[in-house]
Amino acid sequence: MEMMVHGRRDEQYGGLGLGLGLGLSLGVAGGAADDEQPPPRRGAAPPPQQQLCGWNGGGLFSSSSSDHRGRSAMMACHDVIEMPFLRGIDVNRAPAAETTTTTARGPSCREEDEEPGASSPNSTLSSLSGKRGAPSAATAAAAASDDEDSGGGSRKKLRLSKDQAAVLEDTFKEHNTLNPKQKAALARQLNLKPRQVEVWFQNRRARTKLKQTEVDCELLKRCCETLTDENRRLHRELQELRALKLATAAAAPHHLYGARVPPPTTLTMCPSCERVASAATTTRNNSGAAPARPVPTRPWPPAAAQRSSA
DNA sequence: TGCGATTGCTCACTTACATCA
DNA sequence: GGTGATGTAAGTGAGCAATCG
Repeated sequence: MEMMVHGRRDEQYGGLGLGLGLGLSLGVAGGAADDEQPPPRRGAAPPPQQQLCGWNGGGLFSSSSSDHRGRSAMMACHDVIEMPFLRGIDVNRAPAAETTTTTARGPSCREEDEEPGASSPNSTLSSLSGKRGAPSAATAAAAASDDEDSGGGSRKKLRLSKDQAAVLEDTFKEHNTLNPKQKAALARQLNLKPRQVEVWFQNRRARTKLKQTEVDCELLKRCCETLTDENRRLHRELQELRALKLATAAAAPHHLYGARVPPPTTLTMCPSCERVASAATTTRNNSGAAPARPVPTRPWPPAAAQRSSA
C-alpha cells in the first residue's frame, strides 16, 4: 500500500533494448517433452526465452474440469501427471523426511492445491528452523502447513533446503515456467505450497534475466571499447595523411600551382559526423562559387572542447 | 460483433529476513 | 558478538490476454 512503484516496468522484455541482436538466450534448455505443454498463456506476451523451450502453447486443459466460466480448472489431484522432471518421483507420496506435515496437507483432492488467496499475500511462514544451516524439508513443510497459524506477525522467511532447491533448479532447466499442473505436482513433491513454487520460479527467472543482462552489458562494453580503439586509430591515420599532404605541398615547386591556383584541396572533418570532405565542397557558398581563400584545416574546435565549454 | 468486467498469469520493483565474511 | 554485504523468499501493483455476459 505504502509501497511506491518506481516507474513503469519495461515493455514486455523490451526493456533491455540492447539492439545487438544478442538475444536473451537464457541458457534454458529447450528440450521439453512434447507432451509437456503449458496452458495457453493468458498473461504477458511470451518471453523470448520461453519460446526457446519446446512448449508450443497447446491446450492442456482439454480433459480437465472447467469452472463456471468454462475456463479450465485444475486437474483432479489423482490424475496421473507425466512430467519428465518428476520421473521416479511419486508426487502423491511425501519424501521420507517429511512425514507428519505431509499428512497434514495430505494427498487429498484439492481444487487448486492452493488455498484461497494463496496467490495473494500469504506471507508469514513460521520460522521453525531458527538455527543456522539449511532447514530441512520437513521444516519447510511445517512452515508451509501451519502458516495460517502464524499469520499476522512479522514476516518470517523460509529457506528452501538444498534438495528442494536442486529439484526446482532441475525443473527450471527443463522449463522456466510451469503450468498449474506442474506447479501443483512440484509443490506436492517438495512439500511446498504452489505459491512458493511459483515464487521460486518467478525469482529464478528474474535472476536469470539479470545475469543475462550483465553478460549483455559486458559484451556491449567490449564492443564499445573496440569501436573506440578503431576510432582512435582512424584519427591517427587521418592526422598522418594530413601531415603527409602538407609536407608534399610544401615541397612541390611553386610554379606548378601558379599565383592564382589554390593549394591542393584541404581536408576538413566535421567533429560531430566525423565526415571528411574537401574544403571546396564543404565551404562552397550559395552561389556555388569556390571560396576566395583557403579554408582552415580544422574549422571546428575539438568536440571535447565544445562539450566542455557548453 | 463490440465492450466492459473478471480472472489468472507474468513482470518489475521492493521489502524483509537469513547467512556469511 | 556486532555489523555490513549479499542472497533470496515473498509482497505489491501493473500489464496483458482469454473468457464471459
